[in-house]
Amino acid sequence: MDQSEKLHGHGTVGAGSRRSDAVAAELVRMIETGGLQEGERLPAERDLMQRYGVSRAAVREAIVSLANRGLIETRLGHRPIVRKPDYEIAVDKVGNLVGHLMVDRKGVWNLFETRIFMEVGLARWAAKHARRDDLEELRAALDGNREAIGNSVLFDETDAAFHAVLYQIPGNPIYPAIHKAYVEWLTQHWRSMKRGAGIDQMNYAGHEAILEAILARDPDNAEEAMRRHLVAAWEFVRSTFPSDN
Amino acid sequence: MDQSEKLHGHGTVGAGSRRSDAVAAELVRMIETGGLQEGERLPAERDLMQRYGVSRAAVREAIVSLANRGLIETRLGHRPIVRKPDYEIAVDKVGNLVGHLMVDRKGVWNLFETRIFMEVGLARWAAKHARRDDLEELRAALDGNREAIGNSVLFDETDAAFHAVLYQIPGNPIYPAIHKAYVEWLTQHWRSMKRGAGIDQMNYAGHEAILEAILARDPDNAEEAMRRHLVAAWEFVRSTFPSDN
DNA sequence: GGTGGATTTTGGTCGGACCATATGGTACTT
DNA sequence: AAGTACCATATGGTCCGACCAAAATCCACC
Repeated sequence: MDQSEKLHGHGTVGAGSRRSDAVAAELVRMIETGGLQEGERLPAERDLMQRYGVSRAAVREAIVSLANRGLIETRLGHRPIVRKPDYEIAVDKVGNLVGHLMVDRKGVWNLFETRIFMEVGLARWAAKHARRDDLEELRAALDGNREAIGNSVLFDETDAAFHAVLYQIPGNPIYPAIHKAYVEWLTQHWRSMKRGAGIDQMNYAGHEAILEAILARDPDNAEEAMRRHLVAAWEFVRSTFPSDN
Repeated sequence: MDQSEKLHGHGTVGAGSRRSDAVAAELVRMIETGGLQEGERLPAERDLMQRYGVSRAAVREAIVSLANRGLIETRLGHRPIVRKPDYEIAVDKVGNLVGHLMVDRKGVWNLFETRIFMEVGLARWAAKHARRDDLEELRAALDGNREAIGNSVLFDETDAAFHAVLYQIPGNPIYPAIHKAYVEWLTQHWRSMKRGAGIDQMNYAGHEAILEAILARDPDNAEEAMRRHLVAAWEFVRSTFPSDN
């Protein structure tokens, strides 16, 4: 079966499909079936344009499309490079959209609520299934967090790191990707927030309570500690919204 | 402040940025700031090309980009329509990437495991917070499910509907979007799966046990019932994979 | 006032041309 | 001989003008 000659016609399209979409689909197929390996370079635009019998514009639009989906990486003067998307990239791409959904407080709350849901579940999981080295990592992260009290920027980092350990315990690469996304999306909403010194202490205490419950292998307490911690955090995010209707 | 004249130069770009990206960013800004309302039509390509002083190709690539992100909807011969993305579209977009990550059994398992995690949490939530009408909806969904036993396609529908109710109970629009995504992603992997009549009965029994635990306001039992149900379901998905390494 | 065809709009495509950047080879310098 | 500056080539990025096809609009006609 020829894969050229299939898209010919010079501007005369029977169906309502775009040429660039057809080219894009063809390229995707080639990537998925392994014709193009990870890291390999895509054929040149002038190459593809001849191979598929379409104009360069069509090829370019197809390439733009693939690039937007994260399947390839384009640099100027460079042939596009095939990038098999991992979970982080996938979540990243959607993040771009989620930004539009967080314009009002309701949108941010919806997202934050899913975070509470996730982390409550993770806390339960950790309490039930965490291995010894997971617990050690948690403790190390907590120590780092305590030492960062007072240093806002460093505290936020160690804060995120502590939560990150929880996302990593189940061993499913999707969870860390989700955590990364949460941090990116929600950070903008409290980065602008000035806070007193007591806040760090409160947050640290929250982390401590969570770890204690996990160490005690008590899912219910871990859940409750996590929920309290995050609800308190939300109160601050919430306060950054002007109209408190 | 002028928003034209800002992208001029005929092929002479100082930085390594694409013209189309600049145009795309400008359009996004216009949509976000409310300059273009939901449902409104984007200016014509020939309009934008004059307004921003770029070629039509650049405008088109920008439009392709926005369309890929789900911010606009393009039809042939029609001006693009602004579509404020909702959570479903956002999750949908990422779904098309996730498809590439489910080529092997490990990828599918990772995804399925997050589903177990989600639904276990949702079962707990329902047991703790479901209101009376939520419970009635669950029972109605379960009844529909029971009546569909034996009719494979209808059973799958009512099966999904039963789980959908759980996703909808917390009242956060993100959860139903996630459920929709799960159904779309995972369905392909068991649609091809032939099954005996006993399977429906087993799955229905699972749903029944879940609902009973929820009605009894017993989160632990609800969790356990849900986990058993989904782990059993996984055994079937798993069996569809040829190489059982 | 409704209806159907002609006109206008508008997206989709093409082809050729030029510019900007990255790469690699070559000739020149040291 | 080694290093460097420079030029040719490959390749992506952009522009222009044109044409086609589908949708939208207008208008004459009934």
